[in-house]
Amino acid sequence: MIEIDKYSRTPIYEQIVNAFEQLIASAELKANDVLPSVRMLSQQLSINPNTLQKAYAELERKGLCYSVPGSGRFISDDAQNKVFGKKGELLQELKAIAEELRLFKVSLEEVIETVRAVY
Amino acid sequence: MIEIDKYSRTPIYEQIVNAFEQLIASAELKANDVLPSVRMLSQQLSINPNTLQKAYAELERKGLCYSVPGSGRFISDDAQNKVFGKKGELLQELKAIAEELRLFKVSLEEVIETVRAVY
Amino acid sequence: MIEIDKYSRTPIYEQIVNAFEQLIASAELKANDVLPSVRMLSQQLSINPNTLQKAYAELERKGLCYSVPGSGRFISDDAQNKVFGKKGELLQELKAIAEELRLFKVSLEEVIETVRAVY
Amino acid sequence: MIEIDKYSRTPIYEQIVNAFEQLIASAELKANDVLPSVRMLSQQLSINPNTLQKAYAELERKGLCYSVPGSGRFISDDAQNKVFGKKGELLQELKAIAEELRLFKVSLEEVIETVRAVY
DNA sequence: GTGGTCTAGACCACG
DNA sequence: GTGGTCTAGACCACC
Repeated sequence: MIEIDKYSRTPIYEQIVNAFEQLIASAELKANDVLPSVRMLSQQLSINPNTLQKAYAELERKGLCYSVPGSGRFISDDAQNKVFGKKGELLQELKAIAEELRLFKVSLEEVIETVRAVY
Repeated sequence: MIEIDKYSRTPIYEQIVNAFEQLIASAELKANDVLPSVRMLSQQLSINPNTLQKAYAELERKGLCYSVPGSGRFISDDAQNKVFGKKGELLQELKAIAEELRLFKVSLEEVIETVRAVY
Repeated sequence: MIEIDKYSRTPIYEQIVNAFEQLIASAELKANDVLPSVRMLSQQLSINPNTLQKAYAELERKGLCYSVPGSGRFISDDAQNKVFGKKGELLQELKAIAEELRLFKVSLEEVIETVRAVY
Repeated sequence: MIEIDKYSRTPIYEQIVNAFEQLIASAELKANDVLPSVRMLSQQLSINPNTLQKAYAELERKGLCYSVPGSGRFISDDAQNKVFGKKGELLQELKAIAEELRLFKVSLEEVIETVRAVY
């Protein structure tokens, strides 16, 4: 369900946040779905529970989930709306990369072709 | 000539490496051109000489320049060839972003339009 | 475990790199063994943490170890294979010295005797 | 006659000193032979005259040559004797290399064979 | 003037 | 606790 690269430069907790945002975006996680418990998921991913805790706290801060003490943690009603705010950031990154590619004199055609290949 | 964002997440020394790679790619720096001295450029960018030293060491490691102690630092003969190896990495990044955008259900048209705007 | 000569012409960080390469070569350090932390070892050798950091970065660059930020630094799986590539370099140096000795009209017997004394 | 590697880690002036020591050792330069003038040789090697000056000063300091103002610079009578003092240093280096090779588990036979190939 | 190395000490993010 | 980065300032050898 979620894959972690321990050796990546992007922090583990951020990888987790990204993963959940994608799951929400692709509607694999819907409003009021329950998230895996910290203990279970941290064990399953063999990461430090503190790290997962931090990821969940971040998701909460972003309003993508809420916790019900003694019961669990659930996806917010408006999670999917909020997560699409990330679209802008991604497009921003896309522009940055495209800008660099232009400086490296890569043709527009080649760039578009590369993008099209993914879709 | 070079602009540094002190608060960026990417380390200063890496920003500098990228900047020089671009200057080489765009042929603003050619083989055997002399690079600005450590002291001068570090002062001009108001960063620590050590930080710049680290950036220059990295460029050297990549074979993009060579240093002649007591004399200066110069662009390698084959710097431009080497730097174009970076094109592949950038296209790789592009694919990763495009992949994410697809997961966020951004239409292919919108992505291409964004790219085209940069060129 | 490691000995540093502060006054040697070869930089401290390079002495450290060499020391670790030998420890790997002699299998005193094996794959996935943890390296001493920057703080601890720098204190023990009474050198600056930055200097040790530089040595460790070099080992990493050579693919002899990898770091997991917040966790530690570990010997690579294929470290021992890589380090044996150094054998060739050493034999190269040996030839250079022998060549010089020949120019100085040192007899082959004396050279061989000197070598044999070390083994 | 003399070859310089501008990019070597050993300083240029030291390369020159070494070169002359070898020429003396191999008797290509004998007592009272004249050395090339600073201006001529520095031009021929396309190095800075100051650098050559420093090399000559070093040779003089070692008693391998003497200068006669207005006339030139000449090899000392006992230059060849003195230069053979370097034999000890070279044997020292040889031992250091052999020691390292032993740590890298290179067999004595292979080491001796490598040495023999040079002679 | 140049590059190379080192020390001392600080701050940050991560686990 | 860990590694990563940065600053400030020093010293050296070399050209």
